[in-house]
Amino acid sequence: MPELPEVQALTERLAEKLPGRRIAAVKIRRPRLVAPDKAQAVARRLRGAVVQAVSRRAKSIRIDLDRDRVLLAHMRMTGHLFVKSAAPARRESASERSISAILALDDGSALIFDDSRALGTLRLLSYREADAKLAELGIEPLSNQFTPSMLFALSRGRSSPLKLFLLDQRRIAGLGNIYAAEALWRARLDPRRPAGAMSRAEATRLHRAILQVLEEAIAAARAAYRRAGAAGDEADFQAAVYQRAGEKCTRCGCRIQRLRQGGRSTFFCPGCQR
DNA sequence: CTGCCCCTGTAA
DNA sequence: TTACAGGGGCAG
Repeated sequence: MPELPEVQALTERLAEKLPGRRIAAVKIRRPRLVAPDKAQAVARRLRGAVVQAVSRRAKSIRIDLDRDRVLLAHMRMTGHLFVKSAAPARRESASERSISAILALDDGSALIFDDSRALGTLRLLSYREADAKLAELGIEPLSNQFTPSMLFALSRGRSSPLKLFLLDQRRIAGLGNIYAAEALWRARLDPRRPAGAMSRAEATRLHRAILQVLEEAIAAARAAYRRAGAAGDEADFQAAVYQRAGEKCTRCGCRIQRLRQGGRSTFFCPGCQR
């Protein structure tokens, strides 16, 4: 499931291919992708648009077009966005069933939004609308504004558990279930502890852990793209706790546990996460 | 704040 | 055959 690192690698890839391309034809196969009842209008408004730039904000991909049009893509759980080259399609490509949209480009290639669970979104907005939407998100963990002091300050007065604090996109934007759990393991912090109870030293540890996890995962996602040219998911990232309930912690040997927080599973080591 | 919903492939 | 996975939006 694409979190910030996978979206970053994907954005870099799209930024190499899309700028300058004109959208020649649009097929929205799953109307809810863009908005209920708006698929026709969106398709019409997209035709002829020229890509200016591609960037990432949290887990969203922003595709700036000309004439005050912006595409905001969110992959959610299973979304994949990729450019299919003009070369004759190889038969092995995934079933058409899961393809949500096809944007044919002027060089014969196509931007494909594939999404087996169909939870992803692709919104067509004005620049102002896109800016407003993205402004609701919190700090970018890879920006230089994200410092140990900033993380400490953000956590003050928060009674919610650390794990949920890290998942709250209005404070820190881009961490999902996997890397939140991994960062807490690296920082040796119990996901159940109230965020506001972190000491300054612990916040510093957590800050470092978040950056390490994200940077490793970005490197893994880039490598996956270079190798396969397609997937780029978290497969290459070696998770220490995520989906490893019952296995032994590589740091202390205790059994990794799973629990539910905010309706989602959290994996952690009760031995060394305090 | 909590919890339901969206959606469908996969695991039990 | 059913339960479950989960990010984000929104109702309560």
